[in-house]
Amino acid sequence: MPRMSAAEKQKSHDRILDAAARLFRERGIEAASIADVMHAAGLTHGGFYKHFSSKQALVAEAFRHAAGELLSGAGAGADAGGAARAGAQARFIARYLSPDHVADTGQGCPVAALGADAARHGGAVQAEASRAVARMAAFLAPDEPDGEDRGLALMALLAGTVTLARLADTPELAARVIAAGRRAAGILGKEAGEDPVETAV
Amino acid sequence: MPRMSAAEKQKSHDRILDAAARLFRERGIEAASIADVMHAAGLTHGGFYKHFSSKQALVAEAFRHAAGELLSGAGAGADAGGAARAGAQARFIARYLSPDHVADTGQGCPVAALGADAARHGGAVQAEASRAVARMAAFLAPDEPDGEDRGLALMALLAGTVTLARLADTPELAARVIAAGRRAAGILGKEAGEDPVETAV
DNA sequence: CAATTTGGATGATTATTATCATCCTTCATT
DNA sequence: AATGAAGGATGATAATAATCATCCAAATTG
Repeated sequence: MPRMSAAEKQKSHDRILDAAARLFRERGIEAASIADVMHAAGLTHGGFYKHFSSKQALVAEAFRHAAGELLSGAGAGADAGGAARAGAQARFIARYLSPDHVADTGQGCPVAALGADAARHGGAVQAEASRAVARMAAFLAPDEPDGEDRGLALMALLAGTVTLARLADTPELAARVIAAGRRAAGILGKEAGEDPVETAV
Repeated sequence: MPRMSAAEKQKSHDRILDAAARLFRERGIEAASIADVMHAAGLTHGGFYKHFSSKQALVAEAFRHAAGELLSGAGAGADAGGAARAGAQARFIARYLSPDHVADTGQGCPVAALGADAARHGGAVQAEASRAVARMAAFLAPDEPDGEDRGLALMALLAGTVTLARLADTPELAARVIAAGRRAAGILGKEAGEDPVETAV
């Protein structure tokens, strides 16, 4: 229909990105088509290439978008040190290892939802995924000598726990997976000097 | 061409299953077509439905097949108790968290390669994945009161670590992820009374 | 206000897909 | 040897995919 202002175009762009980030996480990269994404954004498929050069480019941007939202959402106090930082980390972990996060794949962590897929896609998609992991691990890292590695292990535990919980056949198994993941995160945190999950409650 | 004996048909069936288990892990479920699988098994696409009722059925069986191979491969001493069991667990963990496993997606753990996909597919695929997780967690569980939950958390850490390592953009990051995962597995094991990774070396 | 630009829609194209119908060939059985 | 059963090949079908060419209408620019 219309030619829209630059601000309107940006709005369309953001709607496409939001829809893509949600659909890719919900259905997987291959199972969500460009037409699906555009329809979810309230547009038709043909205009897509006015916004993105290819589906791969969209996937990469959508991954970055999702990771950014996840980190900014829980990032209050992240830059601080000491107790404020530990509190932000604990809150992040508590929310990550929650039934809500397990149920809401479409709005959840893209690493848990698309990590294995991104590893196969290579190129820009894998690059964005790798960057997201590095940023999340840095956020989770305690103020310690080998804090970065501790953050990586924590990140692996979080993503793995949510993936297994989503896999679970029964709500009981899913709940047990989450509880076990929380306890393990507490142990890993305690070894680092404090217990992120317990102190969050 | 031929009409083959029952044993020959079983051979074809197994070849299809092997090829499927490998291709699905390597490329993902959607990206590996039935024609690809049959071609990799040395057959043409048309005969597929003489062996499996649908692609979903093949995926489910292939997942079970892959999980079975993984567990039987490292299962020597799994049924025993005490030191023999702990040794089998430690060897499993050491092999799981190795660069070889990270590199060889096609022969590796199906939970790490296809877990997120299986959660989305639902039905028989998810059921097989869930059963695989339960079996692997039971194998990893220490002889303790809350050993089962410990096994689940360990399984989550293992799968998450391999996924992140495969995601990693650079070999350096991948190596750091594996090292961090190994250390974390050691910590979780120590809390359970022993250190599975260290005692494996 | 006229001209140009450009988001977005419509529709085509080419490729690939899962699934199935049909046929051929050979093994097992009589 | 003749017959029937069935594994596998060939080819068709129908749906869906990503990508692109073309067109339309409005908004910005002059």
